[in-house]
Amino acid sequence: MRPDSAEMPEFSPRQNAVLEQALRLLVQGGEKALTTSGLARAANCSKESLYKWFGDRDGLLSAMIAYQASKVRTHERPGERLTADLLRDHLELFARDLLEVLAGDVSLALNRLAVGQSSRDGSKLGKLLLEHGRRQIDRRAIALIEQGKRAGLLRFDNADAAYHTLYGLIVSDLHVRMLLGEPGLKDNARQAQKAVDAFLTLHGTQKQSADALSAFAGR
Amino acid sequence: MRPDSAEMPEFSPRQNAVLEQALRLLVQGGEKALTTSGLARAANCSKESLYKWFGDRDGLLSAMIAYQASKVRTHERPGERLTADLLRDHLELFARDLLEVLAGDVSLALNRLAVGQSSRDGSKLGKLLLEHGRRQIDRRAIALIEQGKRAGLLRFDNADAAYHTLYGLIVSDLHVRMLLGEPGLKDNARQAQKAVDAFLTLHGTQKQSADALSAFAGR
DNA sequence: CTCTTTGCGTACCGTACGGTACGGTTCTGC
DNA sequence: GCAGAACCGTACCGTACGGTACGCAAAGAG
Repeated sequence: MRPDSAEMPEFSPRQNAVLEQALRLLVQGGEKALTTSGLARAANCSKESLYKWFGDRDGLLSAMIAYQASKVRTHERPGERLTADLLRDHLELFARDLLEVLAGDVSLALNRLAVGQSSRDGSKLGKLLLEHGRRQIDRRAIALIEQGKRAGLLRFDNADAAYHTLYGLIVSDLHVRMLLGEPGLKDNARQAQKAVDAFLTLHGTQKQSADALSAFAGR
Repeated sequence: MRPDSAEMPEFSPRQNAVLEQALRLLVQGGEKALTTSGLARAANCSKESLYKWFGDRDGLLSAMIAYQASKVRTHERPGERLTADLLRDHLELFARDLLEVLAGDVSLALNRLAVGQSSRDGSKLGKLLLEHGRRQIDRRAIALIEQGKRAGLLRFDNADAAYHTLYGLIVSDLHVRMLLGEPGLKDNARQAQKAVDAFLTLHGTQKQSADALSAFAGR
């Protein structure tokens, strides 16, 4: 999936470099550190150019989100034949990736920015962030569990609901806690493993489920 | 649990009224609407009094969180004899309460505020919010599931981990989505019910578990 | 070589904020 | 009824932001 034909602004290399600096400033000092003057100074450009390229400050923020999203393209998995172990591996990989993404500096900074703006801009940035940043990873997971269902390894009616269950098991309240400033987990892999265990207990079809239930709750 | 003896600032009725106005301003217009001048005007007090009472703007924000937390006291459940049905009812009640609290205007506004500040103040507000706002509700749930374990209705090793599982099943990514400006759920009760079903499937001891597993995943 | 575009650097403007100072008014203790 | 504190309303200050204007250098087009 490359050029989504329409709806892609796409920026020049120079503009990308400026957006990179903007992200750096945002990560380092939060929203208040991302001033037009400061960005012009950091990126060695003029404020006038900023306004010419991005319109106004909101346009700059939107461009930052679009730019960051354009960097993270999810690699579509080839449709290999799924086994129970393979499904578990892929689910755990997804869980680790998800935790890693959510804990990333830039992700946290952009989410904080969008949350802070959501009161005043009608959640425009929030929508953008969910569209560009999350739909990709959502699709990857939903495709995976639907593949698991077709292979007879998972059971559920509503793939969306099942995915939300998986998401909740993986993330719990960690994302909000990190947005509030708490440090992340010590061991993402361990959390991923336990979450996938629980998910397979709920939605897996293997008779191993029963054993896993004991193992999961019991230890 | 009444007066925590120490560490409670406690404000005068007049100051509480001012804080109420501050919360109103914050809910209506976000952080940028919460200016000292605006608050003084809305609350019919002088800026000088604001600074006398709360020190500076950060002190005001902290006071708002403390005040809001002081309004929400969790009602400790009496330690009645638990049955499976009773446990499920209490868990569902907790889940509905949690969803309702998280979706509340004031809660969302304060969380947005703390998230926005977390970049620049070393997450002071975030810590405050988690301490005052969440520990109460956390304790209530953990007490409940530990009671369930003592009654032989639940099984787990780490009550904290089990609680986080429950939390994730109830909330998933809903809290962050709402912080970003998305509307809440259409039916909190339905979500609460499904989450508790899943939680009991994972951690319940009833042989019903097996049936529930089918019912849960299959429907 | 010249014209035009692009963009950098800087200076500038209006505004609005956090915080302080002051005169006048109400409330409280005696 | 009086002194002192608490407090309100307003005016004020310094600062820093978003956004605009201008002068000038570099680069591509003809």
